[in-house]
Amino acid sequence: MEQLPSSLALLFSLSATVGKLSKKADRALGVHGISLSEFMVLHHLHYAQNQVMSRTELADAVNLTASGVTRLLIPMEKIHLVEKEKNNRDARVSLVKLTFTGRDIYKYAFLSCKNTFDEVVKDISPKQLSTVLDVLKKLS
Amino acid sequence: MEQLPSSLALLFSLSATVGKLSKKADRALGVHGISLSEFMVLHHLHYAQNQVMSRTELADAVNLTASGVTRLLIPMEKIHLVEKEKNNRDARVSLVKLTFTGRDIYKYAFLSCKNTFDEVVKDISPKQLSTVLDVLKKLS
DNA sequence: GACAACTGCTTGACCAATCAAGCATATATC
DNA sequence: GATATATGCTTGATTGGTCAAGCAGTTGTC
Repeated sequence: MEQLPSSLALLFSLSATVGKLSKKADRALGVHGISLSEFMVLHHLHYAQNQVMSRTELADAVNLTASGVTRLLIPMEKIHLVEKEKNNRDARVSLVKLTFTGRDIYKYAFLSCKNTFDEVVKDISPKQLSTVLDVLKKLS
Repeated sequence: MEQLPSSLALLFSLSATVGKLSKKADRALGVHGISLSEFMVLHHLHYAQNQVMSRTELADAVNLTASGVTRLLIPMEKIHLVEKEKNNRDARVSLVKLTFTGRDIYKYAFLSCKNTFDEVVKDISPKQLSTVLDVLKKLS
């Protein structure tokens, strides 16, 4: 079709693929009433020490700005997936803690998402998959 | 860090990587006064028959909705990167044509973008790169 | 040739995220 | 211990996109 240098082909392909896969993830997660970003928040909290993180750590983890995180968490606090907690050592930081409800929703959402994406990668060999993961790591 | 199934690791990695690379592209392209989406529009037009495409073709190519394309093109028409053209066979379709200015900007923008991304992929072997491109194609 | 159904595009309302600015707190320097 | 600088977070304004609805034009069917 076009003689595109592979570095740019990579950029184009990546953004097309992510567009499609995020939509797929959103559909899978919509059943549980959460978006992909919200799922990623739950995920990182789930594996954090005491299931608590600061908002900046979270911003890093989900690749959002601090203000993005603030706004993402507002509805999540409202429906009690996460709750605020103070940091006694530093009054500037506002910690985010996974609630029991949040943990529950995470588990079910995780399964839906895993099923969906296991299906997505079923024609990719483990070796190829691990190459891709390696390369993505280098690119980040 | 976490025992994440590789299908989900792929999703997370992809979205992190794309987030970072799009920002990088936007910075590189900002010099030329255009965004990554606008660059992609110019690119697809450049390689189209007569440098003309319909808005729905464009929407497909850049992975946007029809309305997204309508809105993206408004400023591009204003600064004369592209222009409207009628389709005599079908009065519903509004064709988009690359102008000389648009073609010029595309060429310079292309070089900036290529330099940036050649640098990005310099530590990835051609073989790995082609595996990644293959896999991305399968995923789309 | 009229009518139904479909297609291409635009518009209004909305949403998710950004950026720049600001506030509160912490830390370092003198 | 006062002052400057840096950090964590929130807010208002803006951007870039979606979705649902609608309009204009086209196609198929009777």
